Amino acid sequence: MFVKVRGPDCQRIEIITITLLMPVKELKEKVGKLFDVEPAKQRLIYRGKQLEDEYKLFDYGVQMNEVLQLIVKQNVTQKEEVKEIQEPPLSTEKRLKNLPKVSETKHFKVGEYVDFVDTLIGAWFQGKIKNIYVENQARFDAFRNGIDPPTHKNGIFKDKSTADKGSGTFKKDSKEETSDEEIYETDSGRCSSLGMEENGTKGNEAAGNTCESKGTVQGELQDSAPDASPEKTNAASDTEHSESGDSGHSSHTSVKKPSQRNGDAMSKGAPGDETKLDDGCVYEITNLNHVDEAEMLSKLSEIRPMSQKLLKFADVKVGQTVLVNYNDSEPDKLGHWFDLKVSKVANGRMKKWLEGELRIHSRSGCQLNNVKISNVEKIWVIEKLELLKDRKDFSDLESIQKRPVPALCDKCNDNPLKRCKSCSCQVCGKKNEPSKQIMCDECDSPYHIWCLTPPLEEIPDVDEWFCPDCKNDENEIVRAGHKLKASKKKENSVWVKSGYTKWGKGMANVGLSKRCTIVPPHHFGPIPGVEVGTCWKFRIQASEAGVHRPPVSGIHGREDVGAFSIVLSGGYEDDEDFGDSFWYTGAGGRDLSGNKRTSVQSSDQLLTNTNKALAVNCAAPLNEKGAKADDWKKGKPVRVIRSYKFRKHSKFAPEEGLRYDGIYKVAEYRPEKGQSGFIVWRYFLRRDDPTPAPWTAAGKKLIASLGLQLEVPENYDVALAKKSGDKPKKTAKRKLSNGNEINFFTKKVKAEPYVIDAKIQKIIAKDKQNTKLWETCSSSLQDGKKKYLDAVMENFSCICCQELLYRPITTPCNHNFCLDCMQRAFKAEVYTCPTCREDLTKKFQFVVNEHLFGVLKAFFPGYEEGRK
DNA sequence: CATACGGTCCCG
DNA sequence: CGGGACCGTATG
Repeated sequence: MFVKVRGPDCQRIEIITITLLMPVKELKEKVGKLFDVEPAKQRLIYRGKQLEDEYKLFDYGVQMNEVLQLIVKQNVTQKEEVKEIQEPPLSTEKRLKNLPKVSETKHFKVGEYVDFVDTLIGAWFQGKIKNIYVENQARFDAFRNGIDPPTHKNGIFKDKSTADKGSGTFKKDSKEETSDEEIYETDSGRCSSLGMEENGTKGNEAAGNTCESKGTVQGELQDSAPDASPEKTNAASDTEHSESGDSGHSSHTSVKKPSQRNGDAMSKGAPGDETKLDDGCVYEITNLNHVDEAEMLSKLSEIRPMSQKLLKFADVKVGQTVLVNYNDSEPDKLGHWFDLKVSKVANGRMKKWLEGELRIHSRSGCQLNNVKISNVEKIWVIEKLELLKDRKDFSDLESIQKRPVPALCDKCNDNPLKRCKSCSCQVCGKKNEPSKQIMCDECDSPYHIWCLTPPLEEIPDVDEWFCPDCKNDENEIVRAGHKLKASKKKENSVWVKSGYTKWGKGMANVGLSKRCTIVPPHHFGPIPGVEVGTCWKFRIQASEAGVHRPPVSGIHGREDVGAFSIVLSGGYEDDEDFGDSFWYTGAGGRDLSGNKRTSVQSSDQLLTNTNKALAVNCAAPLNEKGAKADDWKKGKPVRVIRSYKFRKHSKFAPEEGLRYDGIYKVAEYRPEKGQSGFIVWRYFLRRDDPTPAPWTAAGKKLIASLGLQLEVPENYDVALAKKSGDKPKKTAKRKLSNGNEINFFTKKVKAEPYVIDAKIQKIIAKDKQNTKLWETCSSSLQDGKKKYLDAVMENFSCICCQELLYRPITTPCNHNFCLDCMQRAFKAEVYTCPTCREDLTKKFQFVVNEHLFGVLKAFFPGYEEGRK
């Protein structure tokens, strides 16, 4: 399997082949070579999580084809390289229960309304302080006794208290390095352990949130007083709120769309690149906007007095930091509230907007540069963090101006009265008692504890909890994995990825979203598992299937070995089709300047490159003047695809999309003067495939019985495509005797149930360890052979390499892995089952499950060729 | 680096 | 609407 890595410039994307058991370290080495960044300076971000060296990609649930963001660390200190792993943080409940409460701190008191950061979104929300817990008594005392927040010097925090009182008091909790006294360090791991937990209902942090545990982090403050000093009335100083530390480079990191709101472990606990103000307290805050959201927990740096002063657009000055509304995906719609450091005030007659650095206030600290804010109706002054006694009291709800925020759930629009299974209890849909709703650590869906079967008395005190659908029951594991894939693919689709927005949104320029690995790219003959008659909507899908790899080129081949596949797609006027045989035209002889892909013939074609490759297939010595095979069947096999575009020249071409028509062989080839007047190379191919051709009655029957239907890319929205101009599918109408027309495509094709060969059935029966899985597959038998084989592939893929099991090992816990993958795991001293984590012990003997292997070889003949 | 029978946008 | 311009991509 492979992933994409996006470079620090947010432009370049490289594909890297990985396995799930590959250590992050190894990936970094590969990335290092490609991007020329030494591993120590790399930060690899995956779904908001920073990948740490000591883990494997599996631990982060890295999925096929997903994008990792590479960030280059600016100043790598020794410490960062030799960071230690801290103990996993305690759960919120456990911590809070034993902490002393106070009614007020220097800056805030219980019951008052404040602005606070939801670090999942990185935006400011309005909320009310519900409780204040003293988490670090020493620090709390220090603050209360007037030892103020650390002052900054030359842009770097210096912690006075550390110097004054010695580090002993603080060392207990934070593994601070006292050697480097110029740098004030916070304990971000700890800070994060008390970080956001959605709905506050989760028992614990997921154990998998490995990036929690990073040692100390150096903080840096930008010069607080902006040069372009704001007016006096404007308190928008950043004095107390650090700007992004990783200046410049963190810009595009892990910016979550405000609309997305799934757990983001990076913001929960990635090593902060910014200094956190810390008064030793944890503020428990109720969200004013989303009443049903349970309490949020914030540190001092994540709350501030509520912005209540509006700023006129005309009064906004460059250099000032203000609170603005920003919607990442739909700029015209209501978004969340972020801090913007203004770099440009555009006050046109027609349009007004602000430009600047938008601060995404997640704990990883990052910002977006040159962000345009078009929603400038309301701009709020950012309130300075002043002492409680020195500022306005915000305890009166009636006097508070509320800022609108988008609904969290677009299904129910956050209507508290509406039942919604999208955002609330998966069983009853009711929104009551959010604190009694437990969230699944896999899919993040909430459940009332009493709606579960059997019901739970209390929120269980466990590290991880999985809902019935995701539960890691050993019999359910494959289904669970299945669900995981499906749910995560949504945001993984090529249609959503930002990298593909430059040129349209369609299939013109998209890359592969999966890759055929079942056979190597230079494979002659059929692709195991791809039936004759398989149809795809786009060329790229034929490429993904491995049938015809080049995205544009009509011939896939190599001069020295021959051609593997060709596409008849009507681009060359000299093609002639007789179905069972055809004359095919070579490539070239065209002027492609101006970055074109096709053109008219404007010169003679040469017997080079792909033209030569195709000639090599012919069972006759290569000849510059052309050749004819004595025994054409001895030629090398060519996979042939016909495109709907070829319809204009051939009645054998499909109505829609591209169709795999089976194996042909080059019987003869010669140069000839084409219709254009220029020489073209012509190849005569003859069909040599045991499967009946798709246009024959037998072929049609077969296609129907297999249940083959036009395949469209995953996440390809047919409705959307139509909307944006895709011509509606031509429907063949048939006149009835009564004069009415019926559309005979409306009849849904029902596949003939697939009957497994008796010999194979016998072996399956012998594969006792996998009886459950085979039963699961059996339910797809009725949907035809294709569906059944799809199910087999799904159920018998290795979770390590994500490919069909090769030399499968079946564990005592009834999970399957490739021998190679297993050996690799053991070499890395992982002796647990990669699926259920059951201890297999060091002594576990690898015995290839020959029953299973035999069946797979029978179902996918030749698939093992590419794996040896 | 060159090559290529895709696919979409834009303009008349 | 249809045809021309031309984009990113996989492959040799």
